[in-house]
Amino acid sequence: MATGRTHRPATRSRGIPEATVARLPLYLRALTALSERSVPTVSSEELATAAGVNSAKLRKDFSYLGSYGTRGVGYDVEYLVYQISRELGLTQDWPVAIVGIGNLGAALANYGGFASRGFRVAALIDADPAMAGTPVAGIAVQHTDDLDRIISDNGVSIGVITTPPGAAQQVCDRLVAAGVTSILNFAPTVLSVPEGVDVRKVDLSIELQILAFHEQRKAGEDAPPEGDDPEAPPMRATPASRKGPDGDMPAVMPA
Amino acid sequence: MATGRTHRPATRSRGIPEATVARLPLYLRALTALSERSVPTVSSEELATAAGVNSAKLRKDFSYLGSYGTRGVGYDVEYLVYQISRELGLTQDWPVAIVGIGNLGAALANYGGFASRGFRVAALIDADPAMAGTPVAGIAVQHTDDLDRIISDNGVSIGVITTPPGAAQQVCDRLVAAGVTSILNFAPTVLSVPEGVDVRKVDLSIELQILAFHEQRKAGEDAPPEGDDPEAPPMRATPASRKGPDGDMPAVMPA
DNA sequence: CCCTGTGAAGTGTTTCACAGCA
DNA sequence: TGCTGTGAAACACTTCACAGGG
Repeated sequence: MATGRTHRPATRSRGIPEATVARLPLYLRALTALSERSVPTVSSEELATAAGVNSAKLRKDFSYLGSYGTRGVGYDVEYLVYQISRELGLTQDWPVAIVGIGNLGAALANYGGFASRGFRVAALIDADPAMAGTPVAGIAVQHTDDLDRIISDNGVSIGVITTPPGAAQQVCDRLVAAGVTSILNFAPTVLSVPEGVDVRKVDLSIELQILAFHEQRKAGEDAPPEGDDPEAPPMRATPASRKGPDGDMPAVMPA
Repeated sequence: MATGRTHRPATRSRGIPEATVARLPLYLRALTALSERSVPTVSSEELATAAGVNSAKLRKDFSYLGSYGTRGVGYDVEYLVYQISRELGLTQDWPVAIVGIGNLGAALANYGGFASRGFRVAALIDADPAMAGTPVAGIAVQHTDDLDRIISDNGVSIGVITTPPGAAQQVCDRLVAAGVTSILNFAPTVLSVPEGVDVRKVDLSIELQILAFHEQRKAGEDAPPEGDDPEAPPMRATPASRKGPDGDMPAVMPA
């Protein structure tokens, strides 16, 4: 899921729909796999299956990039890999800084797929002085005090925040002040950033909650959200007339 | 972002839009923070700001749950916390199993926010025999051979996959066979699952690529995706007439 | 004849703007 | 009067279905 809109009204001719952009990496991955197997061409149907989408959507997506296929044949794998890479800006190098080297930060630093295409872990930053100098994934951790310099020196424009939630906004502000304009936030916090800065968030607990929502419905088929637990239902203020659709609740608070 | 649609055509009266469901956890988090500060009521405007959305959207979202507010006043914090928790199925306990205890799996096992609301790490599973018995985050890692039994014994219906990509589909199949019906996939792979099973994916490299796309456009303002790098542009097969919208490419492949 | 590229229709989501209740 | 709840308009995204080129 994404946050931080800051994009043009998309009324621009060269505007690629956001939903399409979000799928390009998926196509690219599937294409890369085909490329490694030296498959020369692929049809929209095959590629769509490999990417987990339907072929009409894939063709429509590609149509925003241009007419890169050959009717009656399909798409040239290498050519498409190049075009999508270029469109995504992966033909250039993106130095990334990870701030907050705890369990998660370290895991990301070690994550191979990170460097997969164009991305390079340029710096690891942590607020704990004791960590300074410690190598994680072969890179020495640096102290937050030097954040500004580190960002500038390495030309970092993409920052990854893996700090505790309480520190996230502050770190974010410092990153932005230092010149970062794209942030990937793993902390469970809503970040506020100035116009022009993009923020995307990855939130484990949100994903789990969404799964729980659907899971719950599977269990109680046809008896949707039922407040079936005998737990104490809280309530306050002056709620006189409530009209929950049906799965209403016990009306008055005990405690 | 999510994959694995398997939901009703949403033509059901009690159907809450998927986009709304995805935001409920956000509202819940903001409400929980207010609750901890003992704030009794909140307006759609305030809550929307705290959750990082606009108030019209928030009110529309809440309208799908029922009429839980009070005109002229706002929403009762405790009451809303309860209603949203119930709607998301968080008033019950969800045992979760994490498969693949590498850097990321261990980080997730240690992640506090995991147990935040209703979720409990019930089991850690890994294919490495050497890891069996090792405690991670206070829980002994168990071997994949016992996956079936572990899932059944603990009544796990939500599984988290943090294995290398090559093992993901196989692990997924086994989880599903053992009774898991919701999967959170961190492996960069497209999982195929039977009808009725939900899959959501979290993919670091996809998020970075999306950021890179926008980042690139910021740099070259008004000169969108320009293939400005002198790099070797690959091409194959028999591409005679290409018509990329404009950011076309050098036409013939060197290597 | 096969498979791409794309208008047009269909569906879902967001935003607007205001009626209506506390 | 202030703020919720919601039709209706605007917008975004997906799917259909088929024209048209190789």
